[in-house]
Amino acid sequence: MSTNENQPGPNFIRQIINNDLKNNKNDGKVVTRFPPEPNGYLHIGHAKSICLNFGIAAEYNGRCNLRFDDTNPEKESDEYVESIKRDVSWLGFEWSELCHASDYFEQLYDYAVQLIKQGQAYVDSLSAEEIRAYRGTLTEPGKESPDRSRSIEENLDLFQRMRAGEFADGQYVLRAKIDMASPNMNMRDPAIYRIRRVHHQRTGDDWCIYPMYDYTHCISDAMEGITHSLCTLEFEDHRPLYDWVLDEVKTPCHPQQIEFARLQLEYTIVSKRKLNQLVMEKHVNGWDDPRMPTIAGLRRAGFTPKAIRDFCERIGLTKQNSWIEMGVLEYCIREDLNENALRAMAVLQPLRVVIDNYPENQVEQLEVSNHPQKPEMGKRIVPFSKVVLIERDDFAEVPPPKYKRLVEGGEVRLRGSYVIKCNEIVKDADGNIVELRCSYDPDTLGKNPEGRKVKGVIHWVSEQHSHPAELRLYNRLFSVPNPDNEPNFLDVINPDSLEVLTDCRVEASLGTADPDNRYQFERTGYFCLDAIDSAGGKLVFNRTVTLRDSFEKD
RNA sequence: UGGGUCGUCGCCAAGCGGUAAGGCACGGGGUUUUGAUCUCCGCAUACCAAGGUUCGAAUCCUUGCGACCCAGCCA
Repeated sequence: MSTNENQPGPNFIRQIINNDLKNNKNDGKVVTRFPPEPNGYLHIGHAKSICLNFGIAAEYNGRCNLRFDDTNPEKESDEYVESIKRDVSWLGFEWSELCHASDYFEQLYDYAVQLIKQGQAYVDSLSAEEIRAYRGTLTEPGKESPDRSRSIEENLDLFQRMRAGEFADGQYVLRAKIDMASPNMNMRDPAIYRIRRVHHQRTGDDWCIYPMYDYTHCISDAMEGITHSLCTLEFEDHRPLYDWVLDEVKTPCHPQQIEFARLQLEYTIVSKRKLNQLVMEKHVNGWDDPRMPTIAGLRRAGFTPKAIRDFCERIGLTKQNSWIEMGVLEYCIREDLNENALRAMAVLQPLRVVIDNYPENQVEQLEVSNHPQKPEMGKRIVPFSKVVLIERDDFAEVPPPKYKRLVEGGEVRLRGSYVIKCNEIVKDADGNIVELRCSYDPDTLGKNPEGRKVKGVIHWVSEQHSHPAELRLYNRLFSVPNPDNEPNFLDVINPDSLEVLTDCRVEASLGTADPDNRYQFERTGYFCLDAIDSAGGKLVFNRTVTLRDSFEKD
């Protein structure tokens, strides 16, 4: 049993916080935030950040805000806002406050005016291309813009008129006056406001100028009293700017930005652009396609919040760029589902078995436990009759070495039922096996046969009592560990990422399967009812993950 | 080649000068009416490399080497 959720290991961020607490920094408070931009669906990489920020806050009796970093209305929408709130809640977290960077637009504007007054920001009329050219390169310093020496009065006037909508989009930009020769590109007079006549999902048309990330994020953190601003490694170079802004506008508090390595999971991509492309070009069936690494996709596939949280704790937290193997995620979901999923039987590719010595119209209501190790999970009734269906794979005319399922003349246990023996193979004109004629040993219900041992146990359903169902077998979406490395990631989409089986039969009890339940279809994997596509009485199950399989095949 | 960051087992990851935790994966044994679960055992004389300091170095110093990030009016 996992103790991970209860006894988290040490990591460098917890060490920093412990140290801050020891020195009574921030009056012993811990306040974090999860700051997504509402321009896409949350994915497994965000889950790492969510678990970190909300987890840290909970652990230290602190607070964690959900803050939408909504400073670029061109890409943002309310649909994303809603999906993000849903996903964070589903993962099991409650935000202390729901915030928006757009709530701070007025304050942000005032601080910008202050910077101008301090001679630390100026309105630049250079075009985007010119600014790029003036910025210099990684090894050469940049050149100062001619507008850098504009007077404070003129800057104030121009910035006020930018806000008033007197200029065209892109005509002017407000820049911080820092150092065009800085070896850190972010400090070469970064733009902090641009003119953009775009309708904002929250502020409507109130603004035609929008603040940039670097300027907005640190001030938003300060306004919320964030103590530890956790972000990913690529923002390391931005920290001097983060600190510069807060120092210069003189916010009442100064949060500490700490960077950690983002999650990289083998066989998946998390680029919003590419995820969007998969959806738009219909390589998958929507943002919640079970093959997607989105929270919505994982949810629809049958993943549990607990398993995802456990995963995020297990993978650790460092500043090292690293790749997590799929096996870790699979282990986490199997661990949870093994413990909590109800057992049931489903036959994916049915093979008819007629039990010749079983009475024609007899039906036995067998009682089978819902979990072999947890009697408290109860029992269910599984009807048994003369004709049952077994998995085609569980019979072999020419068995491979070590095969312990059904063979001609051999015996096998029908799980929770009797031992049967295969007496005859019935084939059609083309030589395909159409059914097996078997006999059962009436003295093997709930006990082992006398004088011989039957090693194999296979699953089955009663033909007349089972329900037809569609099973969707999902596999990894990509066939290489790092699709981002490919010239075109679409070329490495796994052609077998989805296998739809339409002739499956599931046991009687699954006729009333609950979409909130998780099931282990014994010997085949963990499944859940697809609530959306099962509407109208059809039974559609999604495979969350296979069972571990240590049977070595050649 | 300017700046920033990082190198401990196949993959993660502890370690913070006192003689290499743990997890996943993998290999093997046992239990089992799921080839599942459970359980037991094995799995780095060695920490990117080379020097140095020290009674003692993965931990300190020096010099190399390798990887990642940065030149959006994106976040």
